[in-house]
Amino acid sequence: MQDMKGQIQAYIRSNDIPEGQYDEFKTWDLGDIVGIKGVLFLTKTGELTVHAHSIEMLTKSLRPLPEKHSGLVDTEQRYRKRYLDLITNPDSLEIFKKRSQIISSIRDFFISHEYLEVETPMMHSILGGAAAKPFTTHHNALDMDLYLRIAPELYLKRLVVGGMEKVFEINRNFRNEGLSTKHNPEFTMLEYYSAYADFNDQMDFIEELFKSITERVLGSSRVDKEDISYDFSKPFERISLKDAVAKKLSVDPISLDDRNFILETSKEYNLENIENLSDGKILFELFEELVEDDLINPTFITGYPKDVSPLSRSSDDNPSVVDRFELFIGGKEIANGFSELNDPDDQAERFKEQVLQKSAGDEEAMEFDADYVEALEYGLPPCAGVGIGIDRLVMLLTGAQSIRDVLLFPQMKPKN
RNA sequence: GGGCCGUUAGCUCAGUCGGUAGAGCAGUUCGCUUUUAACGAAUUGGUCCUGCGUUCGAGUCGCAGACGGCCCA
Repeated sequence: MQDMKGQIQAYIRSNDIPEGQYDEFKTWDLGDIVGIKGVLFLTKTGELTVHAHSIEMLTKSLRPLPEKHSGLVDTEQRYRKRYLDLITNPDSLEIFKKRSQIISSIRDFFISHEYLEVETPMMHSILGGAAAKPFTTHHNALDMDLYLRIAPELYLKRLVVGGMEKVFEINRNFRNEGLSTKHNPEFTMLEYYSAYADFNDQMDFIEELFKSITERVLGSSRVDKEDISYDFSKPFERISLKDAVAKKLSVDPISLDDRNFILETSKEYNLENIENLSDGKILFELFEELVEDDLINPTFITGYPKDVSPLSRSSDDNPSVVDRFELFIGGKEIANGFSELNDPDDQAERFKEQVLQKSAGDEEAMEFDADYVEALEYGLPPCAGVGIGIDRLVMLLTGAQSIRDVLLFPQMKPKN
């Protein structure tokens, strides 16, 4: 017999249970849900066993369960019929137990740091908060199109304007992109904002958060995988995007200020359609092409170009970059955070730029959110926020190779 | 979107050169009653993913499609 906590053996002897029950027992099949009352004893070999005094069928299983030795192996069936995967594959159940523990430890961490958990709209009339293609839906009574949200960011910052100085939300985002081992159209995001903090504070805070989660969920701040291990008790490396690219190319970072140099370098690495991009965007593309996959140990990349960061505060010592970071672990982007842009005029300009890009054909550009700009006019305190992809975090901490292995019901095309 | 691979019994998988479709487990029947992957014996079970084609004959060869996996964009 097995339940969520494990397995135990029952010893059923016809003379020890009420008349007639043994005949009924003979009809039991693998997968039936049954109740057994009795006393515990140890067999000769030390196996804990229930000596049954009475037995009862609770739910009859009409279909045969997958064979129990090899379990359900077929990947497609495991995703389509997750219930069978959970019954037969203990490793799979274990991942989802861990996922639950990770999320509850995150929740506890934020609540113990005086954050308020909030829920903001999933249906947006204006597209914003991230660079992504949306899903569109329609509200009949209002007769208006709505987007499934691509990010909660602009609503959470409205709450900070309203005096909720520390807020967090763990909820679904929807992005209309292709599927892969790292992408599912709906995925879970943690976003949090803290007034009177900047992006440096948030990097420190993330280090604390990761230490806390791993210690609680894994019992150690070390994560050991097949060929690599991470130590979350140590500070993460911090390096600017430009320095990281320069280091990879073995050149002086100053040479990356030369447009001709970065254009030529990009062509060497077969980047296409870059002639009309800004210097910042080209540098960003070079980073994605050259550096990202190499960032195995936890690394904060800072100094993002302004024009790939329309919601971030400009850096005081270099107006072409913003006070932003992304955290990479195992070659994957795990977190994205920045000091928030709280100047309404600057924000309005950046939205205008986004609208231009959208009309120039950029399907991932944001729309002008006048209501958000108005909120900023009332005053957003200096603040910094972070987004962390929960599914990728679970992958990292469980060693799962595909996002579908950490989603109970990954998106699948219907058969027929 | 492109490339490669896969789809055979409820599950896990074989299937040779194109010649009557197989095993283990599950199920069923009988026997057995203290375990650690399922005790022993017998037995049932097929839209070989779909369609078209080649052939005397297709699970096997060809073409198209569906779904899935991995990689790339």
